Amino acid sequence: MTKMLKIALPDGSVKEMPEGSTPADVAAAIGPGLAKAALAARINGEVRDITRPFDGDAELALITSRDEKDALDLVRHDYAHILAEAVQNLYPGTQITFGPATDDGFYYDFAPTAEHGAFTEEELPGIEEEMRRIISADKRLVREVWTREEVRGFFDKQGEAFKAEWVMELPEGETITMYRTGEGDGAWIDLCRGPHLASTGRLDPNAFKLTRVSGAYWRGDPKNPMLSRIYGTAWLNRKQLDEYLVRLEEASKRDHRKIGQEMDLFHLQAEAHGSVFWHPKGYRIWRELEAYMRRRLDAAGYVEVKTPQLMDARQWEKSGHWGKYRENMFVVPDEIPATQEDAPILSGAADLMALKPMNCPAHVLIFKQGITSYRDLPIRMAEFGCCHRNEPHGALHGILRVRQFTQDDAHIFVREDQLIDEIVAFCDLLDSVYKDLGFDSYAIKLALRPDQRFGSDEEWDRAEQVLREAVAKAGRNTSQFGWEELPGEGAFYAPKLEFHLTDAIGRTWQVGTIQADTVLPERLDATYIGEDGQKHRPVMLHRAIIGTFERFIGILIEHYAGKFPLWLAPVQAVVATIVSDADAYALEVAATLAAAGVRVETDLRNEKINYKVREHSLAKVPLLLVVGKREADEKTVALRRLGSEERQLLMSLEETVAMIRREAVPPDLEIG
RNA sequence: GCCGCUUUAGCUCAGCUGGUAGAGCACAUCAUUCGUAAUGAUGGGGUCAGGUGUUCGAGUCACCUAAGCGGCACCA
Repeated sequence: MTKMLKIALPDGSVKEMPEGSTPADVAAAIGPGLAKAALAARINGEVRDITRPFDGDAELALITSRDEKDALDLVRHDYAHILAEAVQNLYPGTQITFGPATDDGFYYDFAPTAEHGAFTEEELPGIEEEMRRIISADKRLVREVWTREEVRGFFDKQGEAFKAEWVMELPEGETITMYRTGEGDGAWIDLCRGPHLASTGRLDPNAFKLTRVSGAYWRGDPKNPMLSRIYGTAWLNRKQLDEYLVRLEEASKRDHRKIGQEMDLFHLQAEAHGSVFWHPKGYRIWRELEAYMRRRLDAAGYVEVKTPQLMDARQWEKSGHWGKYRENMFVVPDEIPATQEDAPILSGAADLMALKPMNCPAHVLIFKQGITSYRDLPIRMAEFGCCHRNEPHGALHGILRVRQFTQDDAHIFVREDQLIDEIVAFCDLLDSVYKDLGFDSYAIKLALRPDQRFGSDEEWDRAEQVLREAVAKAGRNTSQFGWEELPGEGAFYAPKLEFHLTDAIGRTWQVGTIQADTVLPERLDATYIGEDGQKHRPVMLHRAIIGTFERFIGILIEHYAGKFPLWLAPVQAVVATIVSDADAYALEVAATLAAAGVRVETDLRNEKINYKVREHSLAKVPLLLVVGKREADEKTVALRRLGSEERQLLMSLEETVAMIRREAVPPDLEIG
């Protein structure tokens, strides 16, 4: 007698199905429409193949394309398999490795044959075509449970060294599954956890696109061979794909490098690669941002200092940077060598100095001057510190990752009992600053102890726990509640809380950070006198909110697409004339605005007003004040706002000045 | 640093299989004084990233170097 299984459905009903039946059978029993739409099954919360038989009574939810997130993950993983099969069909001898779904598609890492070498973008259209062929062949995808030895033997025979290596490292006792695409001799088999759709024909052959190629180390380790990665983007249908491609194109128009050039904000050039040439307009944004941050720090009880660019190498040795960070430091001889033979670097005889890669040791040196009482703590020592780091060339990226940068750095020296409150106060300040600057959401990450580190495990346990506790506490009064933990990514002296913002195309960049450090005060022997009259070690909080001006302004440019809020806009208003008869009045308007502190320019050129409107709109000037004969006679201006649909506003000069002054107030100075 | 691609006028780009550099915008001059996203005409502007080689001849082919772009790794 066939045993019947109880299958509970999301609507509360229960279906009786014979043992050995599958979610696909349930879908078919409910109706042909659902059978067609169902892509996979959620069994007791776990996503599985729709053709995989039930193991017993179960709660079943069928996944259709309406469950977009789940459906996309499944579909993208399927595309990755089809990509791998297509590549092996076209390039026999290419070895397969891994191919997961990503946020917008999928990739697959291959080990190409020595004769072929890495894949190039030129080869992508041919591979796409082969993928479409596999999709239209509508091959079944079947899950099979193999033993480790069977898998090993299979891949050894196929010459798949990477897969054979990997299967031997899967945890003992884990069910090992292989997925077979197609039947008989033509079947293509990959080691895979699954799940997958029932057949390749369930995919839309026009909903994917191979986008780029890249190198990637086998298992992420530079000591391993470099594989050839092919990326694709994939969606549920053609419409979604097209929308995505349009979105990407739109986003690329917000690229800070492009806008930086269009708006004449900054430039980069090979002679100083990795360092920014700030033009007047770009530096205006910097100055406004710096003035804003300085006011916020002043109000939050910080004291500002300025410390040397160059310090003796021995000081960096004491701080531990020389040992851990030498490769990334710019080192200079203390004296100019007269001849090549005298070069101290070559002889090793003379003193070396290094450009500071960070400000912390210098701040400790200031802290150590004189005697500090427990009553003086916390001391919040801030510096807009210019640092140099010799970054790997491949890491540089516009002004988001550079070799010379200025941090809004500060080090807070605290007693243990003040630690949590200080971190919470910092999180609150950071949240308020980000909101002022237009960022309502940001990602929080907690980077934990790295393999290479100073300090005892007990110190690290405590430091990590303090950050966890503080961020949880701060979460109660900020918009952010969750954070992600990143094992192994902390600094060598302390775990880090990281605050990330997102660029135009969705890459995230660390901006803010706070780190609770007990190592550096120890190494540099920083002490305060406690209530007991004895010396104690302060804890040192390394912290930054905007991180670096370079990166933050880059992100700001992309965030606002160059259309800055009035208080940050490099040029706030342009007075443009319609006829030259209005020139004198235009100059008067500009002078009045300038006297009121408005950043204003005039455009008296002999050009049509259409031309001027277009040009200043493209230059993203927030306010355009048009004056012609009428305005000159009546002492008014015609105000046109950037991006505004409404018609221009006719106002008296006096009203205009008052309004602009009111609107240009930085967010921290607004009244009420 | 690693993999792939790119580098031509101030900017954006064209230049087929090697035969001696071109457009639009910008800039300058002249004309035009015009009411909310491009007025017209004329003109100037390039060691084709740098180097080496192949060739009668290289922007075009090969190699090296540098920088940029997309990833990987790195990011104290």
